[in-house]
Amino acid sequence: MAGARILTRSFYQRDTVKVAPDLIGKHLVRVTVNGEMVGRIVEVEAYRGRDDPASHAFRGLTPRNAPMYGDPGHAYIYFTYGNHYCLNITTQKAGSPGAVLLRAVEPIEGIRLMKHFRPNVGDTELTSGPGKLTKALAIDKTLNEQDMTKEGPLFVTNPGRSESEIYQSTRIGISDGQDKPWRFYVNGNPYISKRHGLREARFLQR
DNA sequence: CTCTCGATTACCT
DNA sequence: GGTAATCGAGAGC
Repeated sequence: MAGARILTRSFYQRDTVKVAPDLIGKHLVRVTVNGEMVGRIVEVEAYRGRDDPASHAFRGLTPRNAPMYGDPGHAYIYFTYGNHYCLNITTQKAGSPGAVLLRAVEPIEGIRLMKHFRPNVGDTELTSGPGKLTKALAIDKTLNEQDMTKEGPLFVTNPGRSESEIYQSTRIGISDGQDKPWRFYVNGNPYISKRHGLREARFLQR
């Protein structure tokens, strides 16, 4: 049964920088009335709180970033650049802000449906960026604060296979916080976003 | 209330 | 490699 493999609250209730690489290789599942879509997570970034100048939570609690302060394992979805939604999964215990931005997935199931929501693009362009994947998977702010630790419209499962070639680098599209190498990705995967961070290196699991 | 600019993308040269 | 599109959050007055 699919429910048994869904990532639990305790998986997310840890240091964001530990959770982020552990999400690589997991399956993001999106259930809609039109069908189910599954993407393998191949690129993520960790964002924390007061110690992270790139984070929305750097300057404290606001209406937008409130999910980052809530219980772990929930969706934090924000709108940016007047066009795009970005999907994060909240981490760390309530009151301790953190979230992992999902930057790219590899389409696994429901590719026809993804192309319906994001027409006229090649396969590798379908979900190779934070705004691209939310459009392909029909994710917008109506799913903000959705609990992702149980079966429903949006959750994450463990497919059982471990991920080998995880690399890390600085994060993409930020101005502050470039000292922190908190972007994690599957090296060489054709579905990661094409732009590159600095300090690319193999991630050593501890 | 006004203003700036963004955890981006697509399309241009 | 450069930049327009597009709009809401949040900072500042």
